[in-house]
Amino acid sequence: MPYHWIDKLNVSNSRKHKEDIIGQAYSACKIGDENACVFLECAVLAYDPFVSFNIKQVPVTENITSKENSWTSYVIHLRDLSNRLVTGYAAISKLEYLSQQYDSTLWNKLFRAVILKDLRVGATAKTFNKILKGTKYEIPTFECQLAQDSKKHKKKLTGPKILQKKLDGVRTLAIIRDDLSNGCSVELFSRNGKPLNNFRIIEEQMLNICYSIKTTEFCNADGKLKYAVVFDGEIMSDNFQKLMKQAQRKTDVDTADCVYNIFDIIPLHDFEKGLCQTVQIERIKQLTKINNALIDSPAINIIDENQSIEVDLDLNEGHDIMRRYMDGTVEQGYEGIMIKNKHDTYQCKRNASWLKLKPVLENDFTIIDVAEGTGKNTGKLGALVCNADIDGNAVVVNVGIGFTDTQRNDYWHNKNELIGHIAEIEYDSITQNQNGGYSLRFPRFVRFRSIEPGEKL
DNA sequence: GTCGATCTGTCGGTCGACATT
DNA sequence: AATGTCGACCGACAGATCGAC
Repeated sequence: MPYHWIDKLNVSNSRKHKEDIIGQAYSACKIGDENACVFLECAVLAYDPFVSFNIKQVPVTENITSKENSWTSYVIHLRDLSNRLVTGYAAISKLEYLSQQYDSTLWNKLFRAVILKDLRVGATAKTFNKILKGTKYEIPTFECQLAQDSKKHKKKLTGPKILQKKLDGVRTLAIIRDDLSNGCSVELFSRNGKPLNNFRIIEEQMLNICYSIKTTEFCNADGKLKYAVVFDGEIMSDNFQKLMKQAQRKTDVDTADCVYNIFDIIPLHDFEKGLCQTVQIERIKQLTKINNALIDSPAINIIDENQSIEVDLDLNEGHDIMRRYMDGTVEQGYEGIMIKNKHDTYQCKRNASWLKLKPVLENDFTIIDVAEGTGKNTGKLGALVCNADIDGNAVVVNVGIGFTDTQRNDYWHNKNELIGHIAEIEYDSITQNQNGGYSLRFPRFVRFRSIEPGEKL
């Protein structure tokens, strides 16, 4: 049965082991083992980020055996879910019926897990693709360069750096292609590769890039692009929540005030490969050239050399400049700063080439309730529910991050004694939702004020 | 043996789309 | 009209594995 491969993966936590099993499944599938092929197709369905099934209430069954276990029927129903041909109660009752048509072990371990988009085998798209890249079972991915937190990589704060403002918006990759009929075409994507379709003005003005780019090495003498180009940046509005109201909506879209702040440029073939050898400062210089030739395009802001600061963090002076830049930038209302390695390549992954630096806020909160966790935190603490008065605002927040496994266990087993205790909570900012309620952005637990570290409750 | 890179899994707020009450 | 579920965006942090030193 295909679920046997799930069992095999769970024999060990070792990633080498999981890679080995995935390789075995692929070999078995290649020589005609249908179960192995079904398992691999399930892995693709479960971890393809462009497929969602729009339902999480998937029934668990018991003691069903000796069913026909039709793969074809299963796939048809999955397609109906992902296309939203079956939704709401119709979807729930459809799954109620469907779950009865399969042996319980197969349904619970594999088919149900696929719909939940989580096989629970300690492997996701990255591990599967490590083995299955280039095969028909390669899982689609979309990756761009991501930053690490400078506070966790203090040793990396050395050498020549480029400082820029950290922009609080939606990360946006724009792919510019030569288009024989129109001159150029542009497509916008989120950092997860989901199309962004609500930014018509930005798309139109991105076409102006096609004229200005003629002054660069990206074009031939005839002004045609040598190859497709990816621009990397951040779409911004007045604030993050205002932007998010518009980014995904389907009707009454108003993104007239949105600006696409471009901070990087990569040839598409390099982007797809995951590596552009042109170093950061050279890429920024390419942006400067394009910016200098760009006709009036108010929805585009190119963060070129003029909006970048070079510092040497091997010198005290460099750290002083960085501190002042950070303070001034936050003062202006920005989220923080980006610290980029001057001579690093662009790699489509999270690494220390880009570091972020943001202020951390902290406040004491009173525990008013506790919430149980899920998955590996079942029977343990999931989150503390707590409140505080901050600047006269009643802030209520769930805090579910920052606990060790031991703390989750201890705190849950003494949950009644937690109520009323004071906890130190770190966060990025205070938020206010549309109902007027105050909460926190990125809350994390630091410690209890009223309990000594290590003290048993 | 230690450290850093990598990967997985857990948790947060907020918004709109969609379905149900 | 109000409520609940789901997926999208923004993430932070803990723990495990593995290879380099």
